[in-house]
Amino acid sequence: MSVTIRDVARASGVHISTVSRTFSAPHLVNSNTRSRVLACAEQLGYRPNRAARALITGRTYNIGLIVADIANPFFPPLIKAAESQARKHDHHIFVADTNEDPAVEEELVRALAKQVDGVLVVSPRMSNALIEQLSHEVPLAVVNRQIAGIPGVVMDVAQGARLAIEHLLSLGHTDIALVSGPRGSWTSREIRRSASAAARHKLTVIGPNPPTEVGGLAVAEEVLRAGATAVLAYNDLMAIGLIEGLIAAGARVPQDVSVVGIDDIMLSRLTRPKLTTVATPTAAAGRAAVDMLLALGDQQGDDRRTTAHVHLQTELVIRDSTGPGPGPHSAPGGVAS
Amino acid sequence: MSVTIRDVARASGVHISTVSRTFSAPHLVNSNTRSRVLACAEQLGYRPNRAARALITGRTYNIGLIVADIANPFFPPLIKAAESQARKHDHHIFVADTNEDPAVEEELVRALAKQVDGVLVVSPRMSNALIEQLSHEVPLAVVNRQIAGIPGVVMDVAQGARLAIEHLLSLGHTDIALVSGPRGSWTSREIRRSASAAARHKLTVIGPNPPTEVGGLAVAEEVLRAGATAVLAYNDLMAIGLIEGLIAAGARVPQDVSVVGIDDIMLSRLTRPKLTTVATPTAAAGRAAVDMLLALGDQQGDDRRTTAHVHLQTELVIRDSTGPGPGPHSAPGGVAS
DNA sequence: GTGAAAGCGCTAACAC
DNA sequence: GTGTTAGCGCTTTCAC
Repeated sequence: MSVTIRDVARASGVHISTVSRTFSAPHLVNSNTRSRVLACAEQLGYRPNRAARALITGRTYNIGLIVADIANPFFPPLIKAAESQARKHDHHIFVADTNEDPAVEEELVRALAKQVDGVLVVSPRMSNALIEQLSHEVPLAVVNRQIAGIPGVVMDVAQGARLAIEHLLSLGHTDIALVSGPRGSWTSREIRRSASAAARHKLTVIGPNPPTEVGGLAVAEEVLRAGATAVLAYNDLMAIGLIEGLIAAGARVPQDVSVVGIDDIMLSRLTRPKLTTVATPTAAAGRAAVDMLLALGDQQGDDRRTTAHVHLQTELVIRDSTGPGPGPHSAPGGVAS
Repeated sequence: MSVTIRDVARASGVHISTVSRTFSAPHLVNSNTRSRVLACAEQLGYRPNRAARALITGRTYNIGLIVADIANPFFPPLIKAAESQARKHDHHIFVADTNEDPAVEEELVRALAKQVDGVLVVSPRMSNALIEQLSHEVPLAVVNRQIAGIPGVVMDVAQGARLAIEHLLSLGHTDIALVSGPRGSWTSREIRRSASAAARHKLTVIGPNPPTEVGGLAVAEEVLRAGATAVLAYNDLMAIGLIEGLIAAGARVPQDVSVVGIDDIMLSRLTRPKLTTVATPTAAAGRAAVDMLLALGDQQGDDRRTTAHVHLQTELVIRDSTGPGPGPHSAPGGVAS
């Protein structure tokens, strides 16, 4: 039904292998022949069948991108950047959604393995050991997880969390809550580790929670019960949900409770109060991860070089959801200075 | 490198064709043999190579999804629903982003054609004629465009736009502006057509514009210059940008200008003022479109049945960005009743 | 119910 | 520089 290499060969009066070479190794073909073949191909609307080609070469020119939740606003900019970068290198991308389920992650990696040159797993929920194992079945890179021997790009949320906590401390907050993310999230553990280290006072950890608006909303009461005057949330979506919940419960943000998110998704500039948050470079991460994956494929068979790791800086963006806390200077009966 | 049908055949002491049948036509194989083969396959970690299979059967179990902008919040819920529905039918999906460029759309459809069972083009920007032509090269369905002979699902934005305009009229607005969307958008034309018909008074059309927050922000001045007291925007993102622009220009929303969006993206509930908008069922559209595409593939070779069209209802969601206009009842010097 | 053989569209030695 | 041949992993006649 579709036009094949054979049709082009017939039309241009050469053998199919010459047509093949015209497309896969043009320099090996006489320039006259080449233009004739090209002309015929063009006219017939011939397009090489990549799947057939891959059967021989082993290169599919596809990559797999596995994310926890396409509709979570954190991911689309990353997906877009990855797709764009992939296409720059003439690759197409499969996108798959795991719904935060580690079992689905594993299944998807295996299901895609044969059709791709590599798989990118973003914010994986599965264990390091499993990732390690899967990386033997298919070239694999990871975003938001640091694993020895597995190429990956991480955003430095530890640094970001530290900045966020320091910001809250400097505002005079002493009772800080950390609303953590989903079980299995490396990012969530990093945030917790770093925030705990940075908080000189009490740090109440609430979680794990689903990384969604609803997840944030659901813990509002608990935050208030804990007596926290400031909160660092696992991501912006949760922070926004939390703010909704706090307001619904009668608390004002930031007058009664300060809230900091992480990611700086588009939403964060647009909600009221505008969210103070830690900006993570998601588009850059998507691009870097694709580059990494493609590089992995190129060094085929080499004695494995030192696996690359990319570390991206994060940045605190102070907006309107954080304000002064009941610190030493504002204690009841304090001196007006 | 990878385990093939041949390895399984060797391990289970049968011919490769028996292994093949075990996976593609299990009923043709003796149940004892079958379980033996299955056991060996399992143990070796065998997975059929879909690309190789497709070479013969013509079915890839992949579908292509082409959208204008992955990072535009309108699309992710649709992509997620489509992916989920596709996977229910054991299909994987390629996602590609055209950056609103019709030429890229065309190129992507052709580039993906050989690797998929069908392509879904969402909110296409290319011409009907081109879509028609492409549909001969690969099974194709369309979202947000009505074309005779091409299966598609549309959201009834005409109905939505009418409801929105009627809502504004009932609030007493007489000078209404329509901020239209990108050139080539069927949805934008539909909205314009329907809004024009519904508006009994002046309707100032501003556009075409890029369907983004910036696109909305950019026309704020023009809206004010036009003297409009109410605006219907092509989508929520533009409406939100527009509101930002209006506020920056010193106008209050909804006191001075009412704004209605279209789509009801997640953001719309979270910005302040909360956006009045026309809710479009994007997830349902994604699912329906995938079903349609898969059905297309199944009726292979049939004398083409009447092509299906799905029409999804929309709904006006009244929130806080619309309010009373300077209608008859609120004219200066009017009677306090 | 199973094996043998041909072939999907293409590439990659190898001759000439 | 081009044709010949084998074969990637798999399905699908066709015998038996």
